[in-house]
Amino acid sequence: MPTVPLHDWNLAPRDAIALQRRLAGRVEREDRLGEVRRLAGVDIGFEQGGEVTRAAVVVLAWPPEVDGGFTVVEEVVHREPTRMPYIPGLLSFREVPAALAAFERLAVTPDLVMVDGQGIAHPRRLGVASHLGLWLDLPTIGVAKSRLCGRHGEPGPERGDWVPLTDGPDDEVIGAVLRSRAKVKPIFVSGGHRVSLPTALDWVIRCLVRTKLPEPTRLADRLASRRGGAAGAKG
DNA sequence: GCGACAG
DNA sequence: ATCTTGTCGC
Repeated sequence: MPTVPLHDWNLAPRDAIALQRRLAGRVEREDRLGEVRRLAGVDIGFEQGGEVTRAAVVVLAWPPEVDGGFTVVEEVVHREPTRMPYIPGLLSFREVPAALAAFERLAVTPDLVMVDGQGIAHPRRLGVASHLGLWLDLPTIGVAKSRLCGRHGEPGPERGDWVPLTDGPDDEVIGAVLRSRAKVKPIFVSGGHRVSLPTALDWVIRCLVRTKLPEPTRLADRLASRRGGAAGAKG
């Protein structure tokens, strides 16, 4: 068991921030992932005006089929009462509890996880993807649809074009702004835990299928938002 | 004091 | 995040 709790819900903002500062030091920015056979995507949605939190995890097989289609290995949806409001910078305290509950119900353990949100591209370098990765003790990548912090230029127009996302007085590179699809607003990719930026970008690009979001996150997004094309949404 | 601000 | 119809384009 970790000496310092990885999270403690019901913390006042200033205490949550202090905890993030301590945990940020535990996040690994160098690659430390084994062979990837199971890729997971995680996302959180809300129901009933935000009263209910809905966590969705989708596990895909890697590599995809010859026709480019990904095989869904497992899906889990977990619902529980929402415990905290959304506060920029403290997103993990609102979403991670439900995500953990969903992972506990997973029969298979993924080798790499893509999370909807920032990884280290966070004011204190502990976005939701990093926090979840620390807790799960698994490699994670942050895939966000918009910027939380940092500076960047405009990435080129072609799919795969990207520019670095920097922050702080020393221009630290905290992520990348990636054109995941032509003519579409770019996404923000960053290492979560145990994944370097080059590797994070590599995996995200390899999971793009004519869409703006990589398959793991796209499918989890669908499930969490209830749109899920299929039925059997547990929870 | 004034903006910015993942989902 | 969520509330929401039709509409433009590959």
